[in-house]
Amino acid sequence: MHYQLDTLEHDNLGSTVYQLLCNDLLQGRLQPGARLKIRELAEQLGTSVTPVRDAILRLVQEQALAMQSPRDIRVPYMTVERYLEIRAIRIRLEGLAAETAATKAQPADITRLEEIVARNAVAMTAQDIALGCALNQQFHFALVDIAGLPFLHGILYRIWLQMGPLIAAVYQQGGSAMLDYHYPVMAAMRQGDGAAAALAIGDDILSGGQAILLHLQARQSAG
Amino acid sequence: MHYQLDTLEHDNLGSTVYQLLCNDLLQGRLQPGARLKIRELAEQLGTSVTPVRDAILRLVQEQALAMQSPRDIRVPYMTVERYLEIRAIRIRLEGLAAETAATKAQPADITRLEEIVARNAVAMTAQDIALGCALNQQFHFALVDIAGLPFLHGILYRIWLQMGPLIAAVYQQGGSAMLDYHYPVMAAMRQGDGAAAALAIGDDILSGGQAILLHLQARQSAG
DNA sequence: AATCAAATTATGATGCATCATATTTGCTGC
DNA sequence: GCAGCAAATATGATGCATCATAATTTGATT
Repeated sequence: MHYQLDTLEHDNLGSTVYQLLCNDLLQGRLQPGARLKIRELAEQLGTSVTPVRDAILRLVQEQALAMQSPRDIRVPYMTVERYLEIRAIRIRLEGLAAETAATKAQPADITRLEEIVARNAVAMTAQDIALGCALNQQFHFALVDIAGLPFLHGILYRIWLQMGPLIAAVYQQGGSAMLDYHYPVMAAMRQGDGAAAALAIGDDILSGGQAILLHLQARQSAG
Repeated sequence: MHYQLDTLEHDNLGSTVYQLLCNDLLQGRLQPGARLKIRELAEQLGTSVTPVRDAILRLVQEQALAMQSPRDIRVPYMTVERYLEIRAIRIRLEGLAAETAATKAQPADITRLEEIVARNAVAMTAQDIALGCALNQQFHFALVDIAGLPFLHGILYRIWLQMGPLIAAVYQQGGSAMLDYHYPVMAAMRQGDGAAAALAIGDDILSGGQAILLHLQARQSAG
């Protein structure tokens, strides 16, 4: 894994490292069980340990990373119980986002969503799983942005941070029913039907995530 | 404000300082607009700046504190827009908690809730606003715990962290309709009626929080 | 060759020195 | 007396030395 800090510019180094690690989690470059070492990362990034420690502590706090023992920082494994809880929360929160977005969407917003869906369809036929995952995520967060709920965006971002390693791990094994459930959402959005949009995004989370749940249950019963 | 670290024991100093600052926010000892200085806090606590910096960065990240300029860390003011967004999120999430809690509550759980409500009634008649706020918070989080949703607990804790300074500021001016709306929640809990519990907690958040919204609107129009 | 203990190494925690810069203070000259 | 610039101060950011301890290696003993 290679990094380069020069291009990105943020308020402070710690935030930059934080963003880098977030992207690694969301895009599956950090797999569940992977261990992170502060000094090692600092050397790779060409900084001191301080900003790296800042970033890692922030991720540990929001449980995107876990300190198994005081000296052992790892990407945590998802449990079935945790996934079910996260799923219930997502249905409520992303339902709120979809409902609000449907009632506030401008034509330009609809167009933007359609573009994401269209590009996702292309990625699926091209078997580009990584791009498909990224566009799936873009779709969900576009709804939050159209709804104009920045605080909700932050909450959901932290939730997705925990699902990132899992989703990447599952979908690299094949599943691709990620896109189908977005079409009913689009239909509801075009009609400005908030209740229908909320139901559709709930169905996406439940049905589209079925593969994830099966994967977790298989792993947990196997050990 | 005086602190003492000796009694509490955590995994590391940064977490201890974090918890102290959280309590200060939740109990209104840190008012909106208050400025925090790393060195000053470190001296008060008898530690170096490192753990204090850790704690403050964590709070800044979750927006319980805000860095207005690179050298200026303050307790942020709530805006009306932000409060309305948080309120909508709370109705969804605390509704989920109440619904789940109502279907899972054991007799001992009901008793525990009744005790909190009873002590809150005593605090109200005694005009003890601080205790009333604390018990109000305990009631809401007891629902989450009874529901057995630890991940949701973390999300809601961070949300309450942002409301803490505001609630304390409003209720110190008098309002005390904080408790009335808990009785319908209790009624639904006793009947194991999840849907009714969710509606009742939503009503508590909307109606019980009316004073907060009025306070914010008055401040925002005044400047 | 196996085992256990001592030494070494690895690693996060903590403290602190220094830097860069924003703010405040104070002096100089008009 | 006031405008404006300079020095001093304050403060978060960064780097790094050191500490405590857990993991690993090594080596002596049986």
